[in-house]
Amino acid sequence: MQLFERTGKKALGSRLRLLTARITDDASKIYDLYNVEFSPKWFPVFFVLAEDGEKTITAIAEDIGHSQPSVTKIIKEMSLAGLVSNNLASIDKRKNVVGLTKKGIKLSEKIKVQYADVDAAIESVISEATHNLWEAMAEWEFLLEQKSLLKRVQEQKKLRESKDVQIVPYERKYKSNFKSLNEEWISMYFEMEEADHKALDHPKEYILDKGGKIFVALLNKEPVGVCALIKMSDGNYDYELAKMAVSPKARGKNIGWLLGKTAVNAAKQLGASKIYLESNTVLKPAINLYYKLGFKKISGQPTPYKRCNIQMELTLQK
Amino acid sequence: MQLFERTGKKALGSRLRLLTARITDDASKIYDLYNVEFSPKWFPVFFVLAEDGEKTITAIAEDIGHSQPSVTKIIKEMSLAGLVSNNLASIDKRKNVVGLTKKGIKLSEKIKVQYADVDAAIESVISEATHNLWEAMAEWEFLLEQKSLLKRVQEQKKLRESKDVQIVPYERKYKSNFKSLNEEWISMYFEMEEADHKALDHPKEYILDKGGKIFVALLNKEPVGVCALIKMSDGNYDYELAKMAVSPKARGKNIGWLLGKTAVNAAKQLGASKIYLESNTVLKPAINLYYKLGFKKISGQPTPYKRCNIQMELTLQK
DNA sequence: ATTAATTACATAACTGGTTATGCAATTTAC
DNA sequence: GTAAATTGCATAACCAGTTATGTAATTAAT
Repeated sequence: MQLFERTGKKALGSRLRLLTARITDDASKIYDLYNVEFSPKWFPVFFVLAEDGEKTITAIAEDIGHSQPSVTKIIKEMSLAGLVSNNLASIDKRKNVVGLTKKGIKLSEKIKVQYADVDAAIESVISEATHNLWEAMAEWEFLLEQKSLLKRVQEQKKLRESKDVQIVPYERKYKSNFKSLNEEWISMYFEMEEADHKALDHPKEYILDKGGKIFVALLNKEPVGVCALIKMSDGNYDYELAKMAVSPKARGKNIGWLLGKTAVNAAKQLGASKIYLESNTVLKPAINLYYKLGFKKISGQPTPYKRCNIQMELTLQK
Repeated sequence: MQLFERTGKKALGSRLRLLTARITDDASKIYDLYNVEFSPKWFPVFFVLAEDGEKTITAIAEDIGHSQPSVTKIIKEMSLAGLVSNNLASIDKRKNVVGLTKKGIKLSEKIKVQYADVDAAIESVISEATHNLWEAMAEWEFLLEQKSLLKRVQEQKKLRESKDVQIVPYERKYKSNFKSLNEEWISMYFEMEEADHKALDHPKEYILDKGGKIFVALLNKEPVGVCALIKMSDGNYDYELAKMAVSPKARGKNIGWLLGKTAVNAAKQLGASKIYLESNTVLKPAINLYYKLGFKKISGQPTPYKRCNIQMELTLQK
């Protein structure tokens, strides 16, 4: 198919569908060739019944990876064709135990020769090809089990978008963003406190002039995240990581991590050996991020914030 | 999927279907992830319109390998979504020329980023696998184009069945088979002649006793084909290949070829240097078989048969 | 010992494709 | 220049699967 050379691999689904149709079309003609009254879609059901004996509808569905209604339909058809018998004796009356009839068993013997021919024919194609389709499919099943295509695309998206994010030092023009981005999440989960107003209304006086730092994350030049490193006078800690905020519309682009990493690196640069932070366990993604940055839970530090119910620290390697 | 380890490659179709379903399921979730109102099945149509501009329904169907009604449906849906416009100006009023709307063109730009992510994700799976699914599919498309799976299975069947065929020398118990198998085809295409009756009613006297041979093809012990080597007194030829017959129910198993080859080998063994035969061009598969055995067309020999309109000979290498 | 939850299945309605068919527009044949 | 054949498309009916839903049978919970 010419088309797929032009589309590239994003058309994988379409290409698979076409190849599948082509092969199942031939499958039904192959049954005709051997004068067997058999529909290709019966194959998986027929196979497990011939191999394993009696089974319930749901058990068959699980074995062959179909939905239960699909098996119900197939069994109905095969029953009409006299290949299986339905509603066999069972203690549990909800269960519909199915098994091959004598005719079915006879067919399963007869059909073996046909299947050997089909196997050989498929083997012939595989041997003529340099890339093994059968093995490739087995690998794809395994790899997609590990991590679905959706998840892989999500990761690609995140990776690409995080490249569009720029972390820059605070400037006066970001003052209103610094406040509004923080106010957004604080008032969503808690309420603004005295200490918040001080820092957010006067970042220069309360953070920068005291030796702290503020970083701003830009997505296409637009500020979408902020984070501050506040100088601490406590003998134990050098800086507090605080006022971390990322706009909801820019979530999922790794921006929190980029801000955090930048702040930690800056602290290291400034000769710090220990960073402190406080947060609340309601903010699960934030806590998660702090763990990823290397922070460990501690307790016992005094705090001016009512909303603080978890404290963490990070020890920096020189 | 555990199942496919048990079934072997004959379940190729089922396995393909399952993998296809898995991938197209994810495809629609991927469009959601990028907030694009788009159905995966639109993709091939959208792609060719974006790349090539305006096209008729049938042209699109050919390009993407779908049926025409499928494209008609897709176009209807996309038109409702405002992505394509329908019934554009055309001199030929039967044609429905379709093109992207402004909205469609805008989407085709926007969607490029998404497709790049998808390509990268698929590439990541391919690079983790040792067998390349994409290339394998391309090869299968090519190889099945050359020779369909059905044809390959047919060949396997023929090969296997020809192994079940046994060619044995004539015995008295095959007398009635020798007659009936020949009578069957002769009276189907022509009518029985004087010379037929002589040879078929008295094979011993008219063929064997004069130094000729008769061979019988057995399929599961049952006689399904015959063929005679009749001693000729003509100075030019040693034997005539005649009375070749294969039962219609045993066609396609190479039996004619096996009988012919056996007869030719026997003649060689008996020291013959030239074999003669007569036939009729209506019997195309037979003529074809004689060519395959090495016979060449000649003319001018006298014949007792009305139905004879072609004569052939085979020169044997000592 | 009831009541609530769960399980096993059948049925209905939908989906993304197919083939079959009919009709109007166009082309070909004479 | 008309009749016959062909082309292009829409529509209908089907196919092999799916999800959603309802119901009877069984199991778990109090």
